[in-house]
Amino acid sequence: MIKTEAMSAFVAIVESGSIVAAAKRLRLSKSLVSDRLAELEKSLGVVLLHRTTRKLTLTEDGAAFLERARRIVSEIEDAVADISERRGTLAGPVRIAAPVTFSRLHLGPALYPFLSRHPELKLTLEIDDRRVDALADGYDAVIRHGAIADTRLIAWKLASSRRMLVASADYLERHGAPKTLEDLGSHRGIFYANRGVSDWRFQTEAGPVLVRAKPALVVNNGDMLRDAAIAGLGLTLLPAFIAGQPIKDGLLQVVEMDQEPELEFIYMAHPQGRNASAKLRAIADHLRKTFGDPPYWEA
Amino acid sequence: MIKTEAMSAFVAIVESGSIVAAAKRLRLSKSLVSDRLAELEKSLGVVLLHRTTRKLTLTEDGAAFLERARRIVSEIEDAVADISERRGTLAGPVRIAAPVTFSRLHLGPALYPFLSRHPELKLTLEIDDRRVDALADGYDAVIRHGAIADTRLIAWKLASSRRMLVASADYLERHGAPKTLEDLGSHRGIFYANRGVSDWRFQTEAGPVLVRAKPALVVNNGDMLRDAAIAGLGLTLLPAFIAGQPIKDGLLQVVEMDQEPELEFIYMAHPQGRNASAKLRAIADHLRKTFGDPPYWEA
DNA sequence: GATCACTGTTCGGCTTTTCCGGACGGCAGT
DNA sequence: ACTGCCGTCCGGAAAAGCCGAACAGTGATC
Repeated sequence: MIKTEAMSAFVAIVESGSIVAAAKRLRLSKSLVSDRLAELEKSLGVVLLHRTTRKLTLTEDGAAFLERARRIVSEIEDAVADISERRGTLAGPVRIAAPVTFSRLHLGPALYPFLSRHPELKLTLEIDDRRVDALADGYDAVIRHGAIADTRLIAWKLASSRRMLVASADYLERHGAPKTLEDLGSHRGIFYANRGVSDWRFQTEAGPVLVRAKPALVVNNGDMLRDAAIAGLGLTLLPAFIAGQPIKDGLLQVVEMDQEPELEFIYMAHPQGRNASAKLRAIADHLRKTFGDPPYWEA
Repeated sequence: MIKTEAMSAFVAIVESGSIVAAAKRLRLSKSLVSDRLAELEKSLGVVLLHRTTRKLTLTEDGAAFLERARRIVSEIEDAVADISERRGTLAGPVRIAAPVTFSRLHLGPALYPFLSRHPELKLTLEIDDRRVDALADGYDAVIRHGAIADTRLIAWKLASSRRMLVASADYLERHGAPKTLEDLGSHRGIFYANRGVSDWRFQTEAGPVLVRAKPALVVNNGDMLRDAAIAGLGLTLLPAFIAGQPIKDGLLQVVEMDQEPELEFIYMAHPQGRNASAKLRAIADHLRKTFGDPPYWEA
């Protein structure tokens, strides 16, 4: 009999366009994925994919089988999801990617009691600020701060995220506090960058505007952003979940302007239909409840 | 991921009512079937079947999963059948059960050229007059002479089968030839029996009637039926496919009566939906064509 | 009411499959 | 010609598949 692994390998290969991409998504070695495809073709007695090392193209048989295989795979996923639903307890593996600073400060503390309440849940957290490709890299979900471009994913809001312009008391004393967006041009700024530098976006009556200060530092890590601001390097735009504590401790001061920074959200995104499991929903619900609205770090 | 073998084992267990029956149908050891079920339950984290050594009962989860598993399994079968269809050549295993005498005289000779034309076909013929249970014993099809009682099977007619009352010239000389059904009561008869003795059924205006002669011999083998008639033991009712040659050779004579024996058919029956494959259809088509209508042995 | 036939599970063992990393050969674009 | 990738092939180690036999529990039977 034909195996489910072989079918899901086949649809993964077709959907991701190559064997190595499918292997990455499925977290298997490419040799295994190649073998599975070969085995499937052998047991069907048909060539599914015509392979030139540079490109894969479906044969007619392959296209016909793809349709059926896709439905079968998704029905299998539905079936196990249904059973998981019926069984009260959450169990099994979940892989989530999340950004560094938010995870350390809020995601982890929110998750730990949830995990000890569900001992059969096997959560793998991949902490990395790089924008991972949830689908290609085989994550069940990614948590991100800010909009998610990938239209193949569906995104759930976990919490709103107010951002605030901050600086050390020392810096403001030396350079004065800006009052308007125009003032910012003469200040030094500390910018977060991941792929390309991110500008500061403010809300105005005429819609959002981008403004910049003279870059004193560009860095791809939220903790260092905060630390640099505390060290008096310049202004920076920090989410409340980072800035909250140092403000309370008197290490940073909020700079009140005539305009508010644009509102952001923290999202959880997952591949469409792909196992939007009870597990994931429970985790999202728990996080929403724990964070609150407005989130506790903005209170 | 959940395996197809496990799902098909599960539906086989439910449908056949026990693990050993399922093992027989799937031609696997009962220990393996038991293991598969256990593994499936473990990977779903749910009890599918509540087991008391004497009886299996579906749990609610089991009933819910059964529905889905059944559909999945049948869709998988459809998918491979579809691919087999598209691929011109017939390939893979087929298991057919067939009766002894018919197989030796006609089925085998009809099949051999077909098999050499399809070298990738792996046919297993189980020659046995016992009425096997196609579904429970895991046959793809059974070939039978006469009606098939099992309503779970769907039956295709392969050929009509005229039967004739015959005896040796010697016997008829000694006892005279019967002319009417009433005459038969004073004759000796040779009967075919498999489970219980089979009567002779004749066609009349008032519908079919059962008649019997005094049993000289009851035997469950067509060849011996013929041989006993040739030896002059009595009258017997033989299908034309058996009686044809000895009549031609002058070893048996047809006894013409006022009524005709009931018409029978040779059937090929297979479990509903279960892989009513291109293979099976091709075999049936070939047999129908080879036998002809009326079949060559009645010409 | 003990026996008996039959069920499902467990165990030891052998074989086959699974799975990976690394090596290999082929394809396109610099 | 060189250089990235890509898909396949190739050991070898780990895991599973698979079976027969032995075991333990259940109902029906004598």
